[in-house]
Amino acid sequence: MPSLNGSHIKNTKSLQAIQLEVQGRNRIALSVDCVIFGFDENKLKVLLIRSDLKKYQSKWSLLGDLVAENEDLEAAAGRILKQRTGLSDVYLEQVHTFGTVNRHPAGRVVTVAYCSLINIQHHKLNILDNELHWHDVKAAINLAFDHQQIFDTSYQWLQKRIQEHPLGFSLLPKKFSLRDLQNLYEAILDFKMDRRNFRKKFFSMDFLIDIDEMEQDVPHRPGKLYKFNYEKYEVKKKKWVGIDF
Amino acid sequence: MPSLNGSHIKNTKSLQAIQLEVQGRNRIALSVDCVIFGFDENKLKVLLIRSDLKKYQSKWSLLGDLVAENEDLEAAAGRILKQRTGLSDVYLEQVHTFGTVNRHPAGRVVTVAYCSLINIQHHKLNILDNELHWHDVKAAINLAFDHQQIFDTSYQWLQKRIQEHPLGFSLLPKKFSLRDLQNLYEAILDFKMDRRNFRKKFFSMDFLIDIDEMEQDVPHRPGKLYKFNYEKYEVKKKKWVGIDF
DNA sequence: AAAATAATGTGTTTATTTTACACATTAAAA
DNA sequence: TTTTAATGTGTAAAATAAACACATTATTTT
Repeated sequence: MPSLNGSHIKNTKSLQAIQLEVQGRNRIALSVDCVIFGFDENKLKVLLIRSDLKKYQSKWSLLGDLVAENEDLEAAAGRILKQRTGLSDVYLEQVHTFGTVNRHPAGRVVTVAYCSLINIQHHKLNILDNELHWHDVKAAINLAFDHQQIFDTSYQWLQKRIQEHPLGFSLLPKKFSLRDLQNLYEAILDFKMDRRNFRKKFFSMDFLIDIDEMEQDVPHRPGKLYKFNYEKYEVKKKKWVGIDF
Repeated sequence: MPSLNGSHIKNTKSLQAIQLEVQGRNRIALSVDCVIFGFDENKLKVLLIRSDLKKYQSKWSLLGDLVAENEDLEAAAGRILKQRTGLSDVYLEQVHTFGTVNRHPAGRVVTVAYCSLINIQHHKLNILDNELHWHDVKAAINLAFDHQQIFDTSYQWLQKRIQEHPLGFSLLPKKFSLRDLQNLYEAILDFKMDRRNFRKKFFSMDFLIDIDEMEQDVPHRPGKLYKFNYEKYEVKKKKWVGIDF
């Protein structure tokens, strides 16, 4: 029985023998798929592309590509993000790997799903030139391949993750009001929260910096603007055992 | 720019073209590595094998193997488990995928880590015949390849997961005392808990079946034995939004 | 200019959950 | 029979989460 890392049989394999196995057989196409979330008009959005495969014509799919042999997984995801949104240095995290044998019509392709959160105002993607489109997450249905499953998994992952880690700020402008923040949480979690308790909770965490500015051009009493204090968070989170964001 | 799922350029690719890419280039060896946890003598253990690669001689590594081209990822992990422990139908869950370009000395190998929890009494592995060994998790240091990182990630994953899902019961015999259960949680989380509050918490969840039996052959007053009510859990968990186990 | 509107900003009370803590009971061992 | 070492149970205090109402401010309308 072949074994990659070790063996329980007495004549163990040489590195060369393993190299032959690694290089010679059982090689599989590996891709990354990016679930790129954005937040616009108080709706959570996901960036999709129209699939160009006939079988999946008129279906939407996630943005993905094959991983090159000399490319790290996260680098591949970053490359796709840069290519499609023009953005680098964005929030990017691995969610799950999908490897069912027949998941892709072009053959065996195992794909690693990455979740990315971007500020939709920052990016300059040429939506008019191509077949990219920001979908409301509620409209992200009937996707191509197994991308529905990948998307659903990623969205659930996001819903859970945002309650424990401060990643949501990546979806907002640097300066935001507490109403913006609450709208974001309500959009992601899909339920309404009490405004007073929401504010209380975030103030008690003490990671918001009051920048002493007010909203501009709003058709009502302007709210104060805040920034998220990443430095403080980085220091504090190390001391926590169970993060309860 | 090649694209697996879709394209923003006008002349989109045919399925054939993509098939060629998938089959012809960029293929990568894919493995699974199993982090197999057990619980014995009130210690959390992990099953490791002595690495047979010279560079990593005397280092321990996780149990892993290449994924066959026609094999699902989870099936590959199940195969390794069956092969090494004789067990099937065990708790098995994907944790993370590790794909740094130079992580393995035999060439580019991307590996998907799976976490498995088994009842250490049930298995019949031939530890004497081979180089398998149950390590105390605190002694799982200095592993081969990037297996330290994989193990650390998996152990942290387990610590978090066990606080939200009832997977720990896979590590115990079918019938267990509350003391067993608490010992398990304390071993995994690495801190002591209040016995009364621990019991109260589990009773209030109402997933333990009192089977009206007592411990046997213990050198003190025997405690009651319980089973975990998987059926009830399966029904209830679907109604929960945020599981707080 | 005044009134109406629609949002922001704030505190208290209640309920729930978590934590801290002590003693009687039981079976085995001495 | 006594000692020992565990099981089994309840209550009070503290912390957290949930429910809830009104004054304030800037804009818009009249």
